[in-house]
Amino acid sequence: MSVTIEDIAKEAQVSVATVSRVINNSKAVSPELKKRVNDVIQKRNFKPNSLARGLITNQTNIIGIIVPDISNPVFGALTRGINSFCQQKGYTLMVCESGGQQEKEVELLGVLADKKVDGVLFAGVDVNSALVGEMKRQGYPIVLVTQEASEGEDIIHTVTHDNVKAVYDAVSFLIENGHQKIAFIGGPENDYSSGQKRLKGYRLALKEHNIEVPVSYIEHGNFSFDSGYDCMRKIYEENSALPTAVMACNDVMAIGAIRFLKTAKVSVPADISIMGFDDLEFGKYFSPELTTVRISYFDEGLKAIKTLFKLIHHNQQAIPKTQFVPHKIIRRISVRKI
Amino acid sequence: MSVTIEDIAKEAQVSVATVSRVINNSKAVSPELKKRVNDVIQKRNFKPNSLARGLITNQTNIIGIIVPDISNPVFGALTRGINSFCQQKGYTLMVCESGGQQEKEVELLGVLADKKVDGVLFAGVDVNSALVGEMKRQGYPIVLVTQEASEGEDIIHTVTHDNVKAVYDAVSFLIENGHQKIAFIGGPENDYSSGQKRLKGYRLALKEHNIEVPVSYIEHGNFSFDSGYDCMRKIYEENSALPTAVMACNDVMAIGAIRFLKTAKVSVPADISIMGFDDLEFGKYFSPELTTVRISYFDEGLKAIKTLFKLIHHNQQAIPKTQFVPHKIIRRISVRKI
DNA sequence: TTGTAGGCGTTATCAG
DNA sequence: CTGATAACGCCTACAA
Repeated sequence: MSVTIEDIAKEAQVSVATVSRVINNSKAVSPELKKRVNDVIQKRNFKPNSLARGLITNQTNIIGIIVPDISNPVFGALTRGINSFCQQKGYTLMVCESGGQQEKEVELLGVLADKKVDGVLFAGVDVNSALVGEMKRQGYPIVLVTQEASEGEDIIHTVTHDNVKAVYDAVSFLIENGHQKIAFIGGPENDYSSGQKRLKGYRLALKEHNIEVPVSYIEHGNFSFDSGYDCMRKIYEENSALPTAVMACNDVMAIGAIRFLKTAKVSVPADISIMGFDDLEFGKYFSPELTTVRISYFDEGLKAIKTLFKLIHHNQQAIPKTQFVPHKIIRRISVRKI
Repeated sequence: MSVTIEDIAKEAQVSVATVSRVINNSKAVSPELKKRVNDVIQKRNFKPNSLARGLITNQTNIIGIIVPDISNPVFGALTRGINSFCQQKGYTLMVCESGGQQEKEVELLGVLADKKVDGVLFAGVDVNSALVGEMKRQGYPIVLVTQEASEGEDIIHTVTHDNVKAVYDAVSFLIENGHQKIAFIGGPENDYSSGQKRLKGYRLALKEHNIEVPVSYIEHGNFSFDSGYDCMRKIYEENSALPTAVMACNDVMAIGAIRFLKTAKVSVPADISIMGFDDLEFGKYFSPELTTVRISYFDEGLKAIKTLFKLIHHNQQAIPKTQFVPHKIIRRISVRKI
């Protein structure tokens, strides 16, 4: 058994209440008693039991986070951003993985409630009404990161990046560089933020420049290398008029696409330019180095946790329902001017 | 306030003890009462407060893990392996990042004690006597993952891969493929497991084949792309007799090395073969695809958490102090036979 | 098989 | 400023 507040009180010859006060700095305690208590605490290496404490204060200093897959660099960076803030605030992070499965997500929402976390950060794929309902009935504040709710975007606080605008900017960049025949390798169609929204940004940019494109220019992958490869292959095979540029909706698919082109003896960027998305670290290790749109997932995590803290501490100032972290086009080699 | 065991008891017209019994299946309860209680629990969506429970049972079903950086794919995979097991056992994971700083590591060890975790998994860099001492004085079981303690390897249970043997095998593989002039790009010299041990494996293999190598063939990086690049540059510049192969101690440095060689117009693998270490996912996306030694960090995490569970539950069977996860040479393109 | 009551380690509310 | 003492929500002897 570890040492309790009572042991300290006894040894310092004061009441437990006094000990509690010096621990929490909650009320004035005479300097001499304070010193006496602190000395004993020091000596006995006393640490208050956070369970007992949580039981009564109703807060645990634990933040929960639900991500599809922690080994995915995107969520790794996100988590690191979150953690950096938590650590400095004396909070600790409970990480849960959903595998992207909705029922698992629901379950985890409950698990975190069990653990009495003070709040949770949720990074899912499709935040639909079922999920939103589940979130509402938990007792804790929650903020979405990385994607907005498909079921009405003003229901839950969310921190993400502007997917429409980001892809719009990326495609505009391609257009500015002389490209007109621009193909698109997107995410799953049921992925609200990273799928549908990015497609929307693509369409918007084309429309604005009165560019029309055959349907065979648009393919949907699942963000994996292989799917990028396959999508590129389809585009290649189904179009006699090849595109001069491809907007791939993440770096991994972009690299898969480049790989296919390499096997097809199509040179990047000489023949076809490729634009990625995310700006993962290894994008610049490749050759050709990947031109891409950078999303700082670290910053996104940071902003999300800050928002969650405001919610937790009932910060008065109005908190916008959805906040964006800026994106940025990173010019490297895989896109060229024509 | 959420619903308590007392509310349930009242509504089901039984005592709290009975409710507790059906929750925990701890003692026989007549079927009818059981049903009545369960119905109410269901209806009221009751979840026992894990703080209160932990306070008395002295266990939280929380496992702590300390890693240098969660956004590093190696620790991401490790964590995923750990989490996969925890989830199925109803445990939850608390992730802490140390940034590789020793004082932070010590602090985190304490934080996790505060949180009353049932055990912790520790992935550090240099587990020296100070750290070991700190570990011993915490109340929880602990197992090292990824590297052994530099301060005596039989002090703390550890699950890792055999760094000496792995590099020994990799270098032997190079030798079998006709290479004799083999350079080495290693980790930091103060890194016990991933630095010193891998170097040892390299030396062992060379010695066994009576191969001597100039000191200028050996460089120490820090596992980053840039350091791989720099080390390769030094080797290139300081040796008129270039090596025909280089053993890089992780994939990222291997890729950095390849990048340098590309700028120096040295072809891989035609002129120089490169061997990596880790087998990160993106190693096979590169060209040339990386030949490397695969360590399954997922499996390593899994084995570590299983070991920790044995410790936690005082499993009788003897648990070996240090366990290895197998490694495997993955033949791809970056190494060729000469 | 069921219920009563004490206690886990803190904090918070009162008096003093 | 300090000290009893009642919660917090649950588990577990002990009794019935």
